[in-house]
Formats: sequence, C-alpha cells, structure tokens
Amino acid sequence: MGQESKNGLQRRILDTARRLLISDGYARLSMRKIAREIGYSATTIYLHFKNKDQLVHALIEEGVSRLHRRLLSRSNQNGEGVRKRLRNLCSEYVVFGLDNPEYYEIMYMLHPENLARYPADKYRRARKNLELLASVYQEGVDGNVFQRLDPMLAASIIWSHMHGVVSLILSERFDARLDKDRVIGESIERVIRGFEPEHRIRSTV
Amino acid sequence: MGQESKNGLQRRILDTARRLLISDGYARLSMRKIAREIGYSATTIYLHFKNKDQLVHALIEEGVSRLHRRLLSRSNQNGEGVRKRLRNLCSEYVVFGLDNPEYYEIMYMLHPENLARYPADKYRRARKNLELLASVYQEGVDGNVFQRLDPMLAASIIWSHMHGVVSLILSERFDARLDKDRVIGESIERVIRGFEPEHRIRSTV
DNA sequence: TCCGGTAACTTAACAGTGTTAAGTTATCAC
DNA sequence: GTGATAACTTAACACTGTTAAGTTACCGGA
Repeated sequence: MGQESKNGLQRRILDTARRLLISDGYARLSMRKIAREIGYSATTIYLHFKNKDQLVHALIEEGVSRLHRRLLSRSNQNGEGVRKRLRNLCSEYVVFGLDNPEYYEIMYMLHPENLARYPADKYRRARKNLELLASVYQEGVDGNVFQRLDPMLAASIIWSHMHGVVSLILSERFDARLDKDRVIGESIERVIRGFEPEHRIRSTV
Repeated sequence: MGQESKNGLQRRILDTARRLLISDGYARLSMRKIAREIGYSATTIYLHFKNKDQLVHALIEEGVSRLHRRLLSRSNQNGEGVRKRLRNLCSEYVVFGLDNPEYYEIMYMLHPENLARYPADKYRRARKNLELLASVYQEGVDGNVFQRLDPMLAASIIWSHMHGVVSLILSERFDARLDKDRVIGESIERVIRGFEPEHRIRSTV
C-alpha cells in the first residue's frame, strides 16, 4: 500500500506515543496501543524504531529539550544576582518535574535496563542541562558567592538533591501531611546554603 | 494433597521471592517464576497473597526493617557528637541503598500504581526510619547545632536529598566520569551545612 | 462404613505484553 | 512485462498477572 511517507509516519508514531505517554503514563504505553491509535499494525512501528526502547529514547530527548528551553529562559535573566539565578534554576527544574510527571519519569526515573545504552549523542544533549547549572555555579564561585568547587560536581549534587525532592513527590513517598511546597522551598534554600562560604553572616538569627 | 502447612508455604514463597528479587531484580520477578521455583503452580501463591502487590509489600516491609536495624545501630552510638551522628545516619542510608539496590528499588523507586495503597500499619513502620533522623535533628536543635525547624520537615528534606543521590546512582543517571564517593560525601556534608546556624565559623576558609 | 465439608492445590483460560519471521501488495525502473 | 523494493500485515513465540472452575485428599460425625 505505502500511503505514508517514511518520515510522516515516524512523526505520527512519535506524536501518538507522546500523547499516550502523557494521558495514560509510561506503564500503560504499549506498541500495540500506539499502532491501534494510528491505524496500523504493531509491527509497522518496528520499521521506524528499532524497538520500544528507541521510541522511548526519542521521547526522552523531547523531554530533555523541553526542560532545556525552560531552564534557559530562566538562566538568562540578567540583572538578577547569581544566588537568585541558581535558585530560579532549581525551582524551574522542580516545577518542570511536577508539571510533566510522565516526561520526568522516563527521563530520570526509569530503571536503566529499560532504556538500554542511551546513545552518546543524546546523552551529551542531556548533560547540557547540568552544564547550565554548572555555569551559574561557576559565576558564583568567581563572585565569591559560592565555595570553590568543581562546578560539574557541585551541579551534580544540586541536581541530585532536586531530583530527590521531585522523585519522592512523584512516587508519593512523602507523608501526606507534609507541606510539599514547604519541602521544595526549604530544599532549594538549604542546598544553596550548603555551598555558600562559611563566614557569611545574615541579618536574621 | 495439602502437604504444606499454610504458614510454612507462605514463608517459602516469601523466601523465594526475596531470593529472586535480589538475584534477578524486580523487573524479572514473576509469580510464575516464584511458583516454578518452589514446585507449585502459580495460582497457589494467590492462596497466600492477594496479589503480586501484596507480596511485594511484604518484601518492602522486610527492606524497611532491615534498614531500620542498620540505622538504629548507627544512631545509638553515644559519645559521638550530634553532627557526626546525623552524618553517620545519612551515610548508613546511602550505603544501604547501594548495597541493596533491589530492596531500595521496591521501597522507594517503584511507581505508586505498582504498589496500590500501601497499608497504613506498614506505612507507620516505614516512617520510623524518618523519625530516627528527626530525633537526631531535634537533639541538634536543642544543642544549638542545627537551626530550629520542624524536625520531621528537616528529616524529610535530608532524606529526600540522600534519596536523590542514591536513586541517581542506582538508575545510572550520573556522568560516568563523576566520582560517586565524592558526590556522596559532599552531599552529606552540604546537606548538614544547610541546616547549621548561620553564624558558625570554621577554621578553614 | 459412608457422607459431607473443607483445605490445598491444579488446569485452562482471558487479555494483555515486546518482538521476529514470513508473507502480501503496490509501485516503479528498465 | 519483469524484477526489485518499499510498506505493510498475519501468525506466532514466549512471556505476564489474575480468575473461575475443577480435582484430590483428608477429617469429623452419623
């Protein structure tokens, strides 16, 4: 029959996969369901994606660049102090995770054996988000706002702490009585405080 | 036939499930495989556990009490300062996660829809681990070592940061070049620093 | 000794999953 | 017209959790 151009169908598969991911969640995303939705047999998808992992990789990359756009728009706000810009980045990261739980899940919470060997070029793009954090941290080091430390190490630590908050909220492991916004806000403040020079004295307390 | 006493078989199921969980991981843990291993049909398991979720809940509870024993042994080390005891608790938590990745996964990383409504009594036991952290924090508040803050809030934040580190290591999201031990050590230090009073002055920088 | 009940267990089935091998059809270049 | 190729499908494999219905084996009471 051959009615669809190769790239057209590939895009339709991806669009449908994204829609189903967001509406039903990763656990219910199946090749057969995607196929049914676009009116093809399940095996057709395998003509455009090697397997389910590769399809999910494409969705992960979409999520990574969505997050990147949001972080970029926040980190470019000049005129703000370095500390505030780092705080904004952290806050934006958390908000992205809570706003896009399905994207967040496949990006950062899927078991590694579900996304076999994430390709190097995509991984490089994913790392740009971390580099955004690292560059702001480096600025802070230069301006004596943060302690001198390998910026990628510092960024990784800050990221992991934000990830802890987001993932525990998404996987519903926090006590229901806990004020999540409070946890988020305090987390961001405490993380940043942990990297500030020791001698800093604030007016309060 | 009825050769096994009810409780004996229940224990055998659980033992086998635990063994398979640890050796093959949660993703490959199946009712049929457990059954095959103990020489019964798969449906026999349903005479002792309502469904797979409930079986996993039992394993989660095992993990929770294993972790509890380890945290207890660390928090009871009197003679140590409060700061060091909090650090030891954090360190013990991380080590537990890295040493027992399969337990850790079902305890804190499984998607909530996979463990439908974790029963309240088990949840209470799980919270005791957090309370261990909280009580050490409260001691620190009393001794002016940590800032005054709702101890359960502080404990939740500290926990979430440790969870971030553990889960990103287990799900292999950190850059391979990153020194994980460094990340762990710095994370613990920075987290604690974030809760220390502002005016503290150290000898180094 | 026979009868009913029950506990322990099994088989068969449902509705799904990712994935591969083999088969079909339509179009296009020569 | 012929052969190649792209696009697509059907059937199958080996799994999954779970339920309904069926089968034994034993045990207390008449």
